[in-house]
Amino acid sequence: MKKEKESTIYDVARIAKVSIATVSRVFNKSSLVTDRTVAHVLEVAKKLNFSPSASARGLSGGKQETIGIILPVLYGNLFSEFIYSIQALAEARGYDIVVAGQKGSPEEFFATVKKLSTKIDGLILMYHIEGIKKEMARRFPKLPNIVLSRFVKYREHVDLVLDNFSGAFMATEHLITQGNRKIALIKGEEGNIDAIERTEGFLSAVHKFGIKKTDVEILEGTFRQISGYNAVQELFLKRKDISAIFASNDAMALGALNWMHRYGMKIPEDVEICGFDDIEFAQMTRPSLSSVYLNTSLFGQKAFEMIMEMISEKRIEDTPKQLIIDPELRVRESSSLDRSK
Amino acid sequence: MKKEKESTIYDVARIAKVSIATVSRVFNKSSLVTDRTVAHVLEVAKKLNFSPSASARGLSGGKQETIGIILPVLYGNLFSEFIYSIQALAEARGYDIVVAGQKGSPEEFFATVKKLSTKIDGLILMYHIEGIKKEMARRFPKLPNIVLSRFVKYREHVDLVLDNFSGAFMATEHLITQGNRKIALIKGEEGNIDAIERTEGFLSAVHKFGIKKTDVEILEGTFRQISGYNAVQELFLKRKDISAIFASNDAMALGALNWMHRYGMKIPEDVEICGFDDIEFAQMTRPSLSSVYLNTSLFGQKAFEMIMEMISEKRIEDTPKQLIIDPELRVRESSSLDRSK
DNA sequence: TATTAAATTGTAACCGCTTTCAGAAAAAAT
DNA sequence: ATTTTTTCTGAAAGCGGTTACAATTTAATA
Repeated sequence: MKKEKESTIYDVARIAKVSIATVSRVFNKSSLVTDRTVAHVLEVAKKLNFSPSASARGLSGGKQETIGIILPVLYGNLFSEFIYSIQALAEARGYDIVVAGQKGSPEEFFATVKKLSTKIDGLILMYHIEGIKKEMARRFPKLPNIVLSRFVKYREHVDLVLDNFSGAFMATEHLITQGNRKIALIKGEEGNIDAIERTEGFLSAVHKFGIKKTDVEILEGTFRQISGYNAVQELFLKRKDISAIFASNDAMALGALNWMHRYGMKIPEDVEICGFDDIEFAQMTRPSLSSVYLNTSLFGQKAFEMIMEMISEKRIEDTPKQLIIDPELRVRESSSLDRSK
Repeated sequence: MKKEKESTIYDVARIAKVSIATVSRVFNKSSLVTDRTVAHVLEVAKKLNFSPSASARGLSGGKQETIGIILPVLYGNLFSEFIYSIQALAEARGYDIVVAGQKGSPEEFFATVKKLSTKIDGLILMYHIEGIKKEMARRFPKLPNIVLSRFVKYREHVDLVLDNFSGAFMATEHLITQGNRKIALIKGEEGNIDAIERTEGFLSAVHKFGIKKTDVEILEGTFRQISGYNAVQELFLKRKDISAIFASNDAMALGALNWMHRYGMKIPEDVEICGFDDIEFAQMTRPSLSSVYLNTSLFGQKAFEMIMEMISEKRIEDTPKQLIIDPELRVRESSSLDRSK
């Protein structure tokens, strides 16, 4: 059980009786090496268990074969699905993924980027400030970047948005066109950007259809199931005329459903409800839950394609691409009252 | 809006009128530099927006300040919570995280590690083969590593296990000691290691308490909610004497609950049920769902602490540490039939 | 076959930082 | 004030690649 030493390009060159330049070319798929040489070098390299040093490559101006991802929170479904979809593609192209959390202030944020920038070829980030693309280009003129958002309001400033707002708008519009004129919103966590955007989508729809202020009830929530439960409890204690509820996520919608079941309300007969996220459980509840689906995998794929293109073209843009991924409303039993009966 | 160039240690040295060695020392918190010099260099560095090149550092034998994580699937709750907990700690210590998926064959796996190894200081991995620690030490004598498992059976081969088996054992034992002598298992996804381990935990408990083979029913499942639904349907079509069910995860338990509700069965009066994972919804269902909780965050924290210790001590072990994180049974309404009444 | 063009391969100069070793400066001792 | 220590700083040699440019080999043309 001999200890294998880390072999370098020099070892490979020496054993293969070629120059290090040749070895380097082989590992970079340079076209100007004979097939015979390539085969030979590869063989030796394999025998020596050689793998080029990422550091050395990076240093000498080469690529890092790594892309960075900075998201607001490295947690939950967005994070999980997003990373998953990107990682699969990245791996196929020999790239690694480094993830970082995002700090509050711009200075902290840019410091994080600065530090990361020396080990990546490109960065996918989500950070909301005006003119983020320009600022990135100014501060990191050599670093390809793709700016993400879930906030369609920022569409002009970012490359890719997974449209939260429209999802909420569609859900609300759907509830209204089902015939409901008195409607409630269960908000998401205070300060959370998704929560804000979904609230705006709701309000926008409510406004578009001219629902009266007094027919709209806004309830606080935290995105957690229990807060949906508490919210409807409070709601129906206060008034009983609300016939439709839009919950800012499915967890809260289920919490709400739960309370209504417990107190004998019929869904969708008494109240129609629609959630957001389309989690797996949404299909299994009784009644099944209408929800808005955001294609996070596609979001990841697009982001990756875009960053790879920027990297390969070595063209750092400071004008956002402004691509939008639309949400999808999935209507199920909880909001399908057939009023014609 | 001038373009800022990437400044190097030479620029800082020149402007600060010191040598690059001094600048290097300042950035490495070397004790042998005067406070005055440190302050001065830092000031210049800040003005130049200097940040040491990770590549150059790595190359010259220094640290990468990056740790790698290789998990079976970069998806779902384990991944999400695990990465989240580690990342928070890592960031506080100035480390970045690079994630990679795990391939099937050992050779593919080791190739992945090989490639990653040049850009990390240490690796946290989950991969099940005999003597993995020894093999890692042999192949990567310079790379600190922490081997993870959720399979307590492998405890002797790995550093840290989040004990799946015992969780299933505890849940089953609980159901049995509640007085149930006829019990069913809903298995997880075929081939999935967690599924296997949980099945073994169940069988082990059933065996310990001498439940008769004919009083045990094993049902197929996929970890998805619908499969739990289908499983109980099949079960009760076949026989009606089963009084307790252990579902290999909460999603399936909820699916099962759903079917039983629909067909008028009372939980826990007619059937007691216990799930696994303790997802948030477990507390909110009616009845609330008993479940097994695995502290994934703690798992991450421990793994990180361990790898950091190995890195700082520069001691690559080939003997596993064998630390086990115990599961926690959380009994709720779904398995709390008070039989004394 | 000699000559020239094209295809390969080798040489050597970086890339930006760490670190050993030696020299200079400051502090302590005589 | 001079010598001896102790501290701090600088010079220079790598670390392991990439790549422009030179050298060499092979193919093409006369």
